[in-house]
Amino acid sequence: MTTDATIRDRILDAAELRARKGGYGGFSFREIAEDVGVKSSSVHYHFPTKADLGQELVERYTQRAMAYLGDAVERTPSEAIERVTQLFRNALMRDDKMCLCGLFGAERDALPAEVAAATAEFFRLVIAYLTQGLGPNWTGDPPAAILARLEGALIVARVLEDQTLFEQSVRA
Amino acid sequence: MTTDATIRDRILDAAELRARKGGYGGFSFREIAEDVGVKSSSVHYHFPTKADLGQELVERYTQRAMAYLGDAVERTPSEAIERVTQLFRNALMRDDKMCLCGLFGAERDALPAEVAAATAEFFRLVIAYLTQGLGPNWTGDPPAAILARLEGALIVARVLEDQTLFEQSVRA
DNA sequence: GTCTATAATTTGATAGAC
DNA sequence: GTCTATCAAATTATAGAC
Repeated sequence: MTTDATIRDRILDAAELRARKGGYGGFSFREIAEDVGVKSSSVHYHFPTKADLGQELVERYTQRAMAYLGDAVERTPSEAIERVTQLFRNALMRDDKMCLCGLFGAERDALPAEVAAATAEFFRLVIAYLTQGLGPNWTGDPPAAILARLEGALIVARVLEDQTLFEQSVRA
Repeated sequence: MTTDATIRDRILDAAELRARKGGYGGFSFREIAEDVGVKSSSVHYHFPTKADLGQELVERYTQRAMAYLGDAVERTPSEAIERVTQLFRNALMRDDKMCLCGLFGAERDALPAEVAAATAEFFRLVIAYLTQGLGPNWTGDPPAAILARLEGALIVARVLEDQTLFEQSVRA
């Protein structure tokens, strides 16, 4: 028996795809419903408001990202950096999409409070991962700087449609 | 006689303020019209479509940025970097807003083609400025990396509401 | 150049049948 | 849980008077 994705997950999948292209205003209940093959009222059944949907979207995205990063304790500094770098490289190369939280972060003044809060938590957790992975003797770029570089590198590479700019920005 | 801003400029001012908070979907003809004190049909008189408005918005933003940077030939490498850095610091500290093109860049998959093209031109021009200002003997971060760091630093500092993270990300 | 009026569409959201 | 039906509001955009 194959693991069937629940309707709920398929809604989140469709929403994530659209949100990573156009941001919080870039997806609507009706579009997502059509993507999934249900009616918009069914989407509202699972996620009463758009803020609910947005919040869960970011939380699932964050959980997946942290699961991909794994345990920072087990990494050397360069492994920790490479792991986070690969997370963002996947967004660019594999998904051809922005980082959901980078995009929401840029829009943060226009987000419902709970979505903005969930977005901030993503940044905090990635920074905490780097802080732990780099250890107390790290003298290179601080964790927030590494994260900033990666989010910015995604934007630059995608706007100029040149993936080598990502690698260029990432080598420090 | 004081220099009265034209209605056209005041429309662009209002649109820029809103676009730098919520992106391309974050401003509407009616909102801008109310900000300026006219009717939405008058906004359409000056900018027939939203894509027209978006494009001119980005072009004016780019012109102002390049005017602020001045002539790259007159700068040492560290002066060139500091000048670009100050451009972004102003967005954060003085305006408390995102860089318009950083936000539009993150949303680029959902932008009308002409707006996306104008946004790409901003990135090209800033990179060209840095390329010239740093000169052929520059061995530090490449221009695209410096720009990426600055756009990302804006996002991180704003999402976590900590301006020191901008300075932290900017010192390389 | 600005207005009134309006069109056509889309949006987030709800009520109630099944 | 999903549907039909509907709502009120907002959206981009246009026609035509002044």
